[in-house]
Amino acid sequence: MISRTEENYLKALFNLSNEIGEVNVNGLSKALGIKMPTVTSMMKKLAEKKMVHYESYKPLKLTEKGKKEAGLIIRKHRLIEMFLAEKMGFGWEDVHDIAEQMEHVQSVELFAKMDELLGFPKVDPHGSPIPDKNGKVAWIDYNRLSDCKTGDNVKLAAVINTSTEFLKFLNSREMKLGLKLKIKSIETFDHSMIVSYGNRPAQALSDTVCKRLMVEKLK
Amino acid sequence: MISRTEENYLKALFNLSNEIGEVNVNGLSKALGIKMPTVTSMMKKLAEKKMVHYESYKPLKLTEKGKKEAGLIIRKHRLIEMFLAEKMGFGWEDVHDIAEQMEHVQSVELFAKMDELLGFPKVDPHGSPIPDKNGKVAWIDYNRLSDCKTGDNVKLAAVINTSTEFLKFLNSREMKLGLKLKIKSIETFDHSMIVSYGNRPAQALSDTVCKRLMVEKLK
DNA sequence: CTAATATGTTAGAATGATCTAACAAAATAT
DNA sequence: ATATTTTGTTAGATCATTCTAACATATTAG
Repeated sequence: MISRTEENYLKALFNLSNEIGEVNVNGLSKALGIKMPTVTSMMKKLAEKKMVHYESYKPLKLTEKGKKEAGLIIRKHRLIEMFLAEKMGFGWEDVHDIAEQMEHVQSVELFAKMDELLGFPKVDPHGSPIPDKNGKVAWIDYNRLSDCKTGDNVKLAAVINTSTEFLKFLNSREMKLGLKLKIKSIETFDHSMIVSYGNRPAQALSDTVCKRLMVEKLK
Repeated sequence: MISRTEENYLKALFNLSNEIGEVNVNGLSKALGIKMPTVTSMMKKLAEKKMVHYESYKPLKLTEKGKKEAGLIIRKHRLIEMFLAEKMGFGWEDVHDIAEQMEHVQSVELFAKMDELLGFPKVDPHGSPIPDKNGKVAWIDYNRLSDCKTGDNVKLAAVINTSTEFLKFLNSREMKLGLKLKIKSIETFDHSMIVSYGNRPAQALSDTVCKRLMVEKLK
């Protein structure tokens, strides 16, 4: 049996690995807001349970078993987010915190029902892929908006950071998934982009924002 | 702050008090499946938090504050049950276990939304009243079917025990809330009742079952 | 290449929730 | 009204999760 606490470590490790590649104790510690010695001992415990490969002073890595467990938790998290957004009328900026609490519910039926009522969705309200019933994630390779060039026409496919503040910022600019935008120009000194979309005047998006927006290039 | 564990004790104490009146350490211990010494120490802790009146060897009683907190948890529990049954298609026999896990979610918005989507229901799928936003319960005084007389025409208003087995038993007899039934006769030796309803042949209901069925008398 | 800084581990303590064993009080039965 | 049973408490242990303090290893900078 995996405790709620262990689930949180697995999920954080999974997400961090995908965001930054190599994860170390310090990184996981900061991501979870838990001190390093506690992380070290939990890593040892999870290593005994064959969920992580742990060796002193080496980067942390999930085993296949650990990846599967983490994937299943993230599946629940994303199904919940989708349900809250699609079936209950919550905005994409409000679903994360609730899903964070509900993801630990143990009920195969509840999540099967959500999945069914939602029509077996492939992505959550932020465009992140929903892992399948085996915890496997179908990675979709989008581009970061910040990596695009002047003149590119792109479609907003996903957002990386799901913090309420960031999503509220996007709301205030009427930006949502599926939005088509054109890159008018890029400032060389700070890498900010001047973009236009909808029938709004062209506006600047900082590099910080552009790095967090995943897009599909339109031909 | 009230921990999840404390919430479980408060809820159990609230429910037991309503079912059997005076609650003692032994009763609470059995209801929770937790040994007596653990219950004693939790009662002391909850007494310090002004949630229960605790005196050695005396019956356990919730304070007003404790009643309010317990009522709010039960409000969440029953709203969840109603949501699962009404909006997600679960049967009344399946909602309890899921609600038991979800009731600890802390999100005013989630429960406000459920309440709204359900149209501010007054009772849960088992006919139990949903406490208001202050945790207050509007008690409805139904009769136990077992207290009715031969010839009475009654309507099934609520079920007391919400165990899956009992509810599946009721399902198998096509019994649900709102069902009208007539008491044809009562066996003196075991107090079982012969009742008829719908277009089914008259059938016997044991006293155990009749004690768990709450009804409204029809004129 | 050493010194400074960042990262990681060990040891030991604290807290919350649980238990068992032993003792104490209250209720019940003979 | 005493003996027995049931109920309740105290004391002390265990386990999970967290912490701080001290020490150890890696990495980075001068």
